Amino acid sequence: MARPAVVSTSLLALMRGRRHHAWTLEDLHAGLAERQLPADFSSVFRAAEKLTAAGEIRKLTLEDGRARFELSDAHHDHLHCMRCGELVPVPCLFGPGDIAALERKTGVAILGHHLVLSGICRNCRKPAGAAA
Amino acid sequence: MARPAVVSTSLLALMRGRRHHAWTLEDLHAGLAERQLPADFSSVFRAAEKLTAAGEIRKLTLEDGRARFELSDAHHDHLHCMRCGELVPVPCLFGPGDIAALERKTGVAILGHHLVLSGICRNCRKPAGAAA
DNA sequence: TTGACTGCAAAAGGTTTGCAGTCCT
DNA sequence: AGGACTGCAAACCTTTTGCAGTCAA
Repeated sequence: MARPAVVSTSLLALMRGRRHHAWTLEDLHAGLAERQLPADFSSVFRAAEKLTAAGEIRKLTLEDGRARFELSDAHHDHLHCMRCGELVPVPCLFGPGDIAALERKTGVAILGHHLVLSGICRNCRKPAGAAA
Repeated sequence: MARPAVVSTSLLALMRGRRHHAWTLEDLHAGLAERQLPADFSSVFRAAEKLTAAGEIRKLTLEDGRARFELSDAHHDHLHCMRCGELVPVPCLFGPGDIAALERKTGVAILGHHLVLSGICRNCRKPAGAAA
């Protein structure tokens, strides 16, 4: 080792601030700039890549083809809000039994899943004017 | 109208041949060439776009960021085989009750979902040598 | 003649990489 | 000195678009 990983550290701090649940590289890049910690886009990319490899964060790719990063907390699924575009966490619907049943029924082996619901998030359902 | 949509027609015929369940643009482009019906990549793109708009086929985007197209049959989910890379259809696990329960629990409104399971498909689980 | 359809070439949008310089240990 | 980290610029990959030519009604 030879140099503190400034960008990686800033990235984690930023994400823990939870302005978003899931961040695109662009979100992260802009977020650092706002915090007066500007970094090159490629540095953000590499830091995110490294944090992902280290298991600190997870990478997701949505239908829009753009990658998003979230802190590595417990497993959950997501709702992609059609109104505001946020990717909000929702509890996972599957129990081990559901997966096992599908494996039995179809003959495939299931090791993981990626579920994205489309709809309107709680915030956007609130009457206009109601903040938070 | 003024000209038969050759590429669109060929595309549907190709997909009905079911060499794959879900096709990338590249798959489609290569598939047409093999059938001696070469078409420009952009024409394939536009034909797929048009067929999607017409509801003949559906477009999906996977974690790898590449679009796939499948014939518009009944709703189902998919298993992305980690071995052969194929996207194989599996029956949907959700009943209306599951979705409603999640809506109640989280306060979001759910209009659709996109589920991709990761694992090994039936074919790849077969002992080596067993064809088909 | 008209307008949908096509091919070719280039733009766009996001992600990655090469390279050289920097900075702690 | 050594190696990890960073910025800048350019490459990459796939999807999209602009434009002019083509062909059947």
